[in-house]
Amino acid sequence: MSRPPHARESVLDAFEAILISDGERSATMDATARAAGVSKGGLLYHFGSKDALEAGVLERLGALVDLDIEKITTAEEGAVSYFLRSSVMQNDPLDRVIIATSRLAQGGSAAASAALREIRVRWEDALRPHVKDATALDLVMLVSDGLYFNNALQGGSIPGPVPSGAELDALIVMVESATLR
Amino acid sequence: MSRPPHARESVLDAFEAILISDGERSATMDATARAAGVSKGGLLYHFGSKDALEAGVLERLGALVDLDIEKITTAEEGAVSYFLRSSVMQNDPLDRVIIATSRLAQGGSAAASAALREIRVRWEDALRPHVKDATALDLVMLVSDGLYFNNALQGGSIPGPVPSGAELDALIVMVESATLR
DNA sequence: GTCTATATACAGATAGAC
DNA sequence: GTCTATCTGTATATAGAC
Repeated sequence: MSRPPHARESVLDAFEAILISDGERSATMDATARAAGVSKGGLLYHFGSKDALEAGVLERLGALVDLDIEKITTAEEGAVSYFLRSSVMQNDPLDRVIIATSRLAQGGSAAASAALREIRVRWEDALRPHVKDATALDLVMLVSDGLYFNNALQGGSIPGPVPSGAELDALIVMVESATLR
Repeated sequence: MSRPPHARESVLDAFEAILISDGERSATMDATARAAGVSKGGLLYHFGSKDALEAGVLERLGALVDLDIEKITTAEEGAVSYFLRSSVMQNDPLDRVIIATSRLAQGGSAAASAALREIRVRWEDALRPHVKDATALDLVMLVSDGLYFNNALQGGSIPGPVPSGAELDALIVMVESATLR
């Protein structure tokens, strides 16, 4: 992979962006091609089918989760704090691909649903050593799911109910005091 | 409304059921008509457009949330406990219509997204007097969102990561001890 | 009220030129 | 590698018979 195909990546970027801002119904091959600045035929040279395009998103997801798991286990502020804080960040490449994947899952893609369940298991495995028991792990995971869910719901620019700043800090303190070993 | 039109309700039931089990992409007017045992033309007599069908779901949602808010504020086990426990129940008419609505929202329906945000605000208003501060309210809402999110993700029969039974009881105790005033 | 038949639009995908 | 043109399937919606 000395010179990754630029067009392929920009097609994936465009697909992801439409999924995030306009939803799964709008993320057609036609719209993706237009947003990426290629024709439908051009897109289909890089991704032979819609399934292949979705697989490209899932592949990107896997790679970014690998990096994230590493960051969780080594975070100075603590695994739980880092995990929750990163559950709300916007425009982070990982957040973007997760939201895009959850759109695909809601649209009916079984592969996307399976991928989301799989990364949830990987996160649980990474966090388990840092919390006091199984209930604490449930709590941390559900708060994170809630944060992502709200991010995923609010289309484009609607200000959602996701806490940020000092509100987020206070939430993290509360969760930590209930869950840390 | 002395005698509500039966066909209308069974069409809504069918639409809801397909949304829940097969996702938004599969919930076409054709599939809905077939599942409800009427023809496409028959369906379109009751609901003149797909938008009208979605509006029917949203109307049902509003009515069921009215009842739920009443139950939350009067629950013997406490508002927070009742709220979290009811966030995981399956086949409850309210749960069903919420999951159906979240499917519509993810499919791109702005009205469905707005309806979900609105009921979230109503729940917050109902719970606020029962928790110690704004952070506690965030925590309860996010755990509930997480429970619903996981319910919504898992298609039909896939056993998901949603806690139940004793695991759910322990989770509720943990959240209550962190949030009750 | 419910049906069949059909119009219209657009999705995903193929063929082949350049 | 990227394009245009086209095929096929399917979704929403309309028209009008019964």
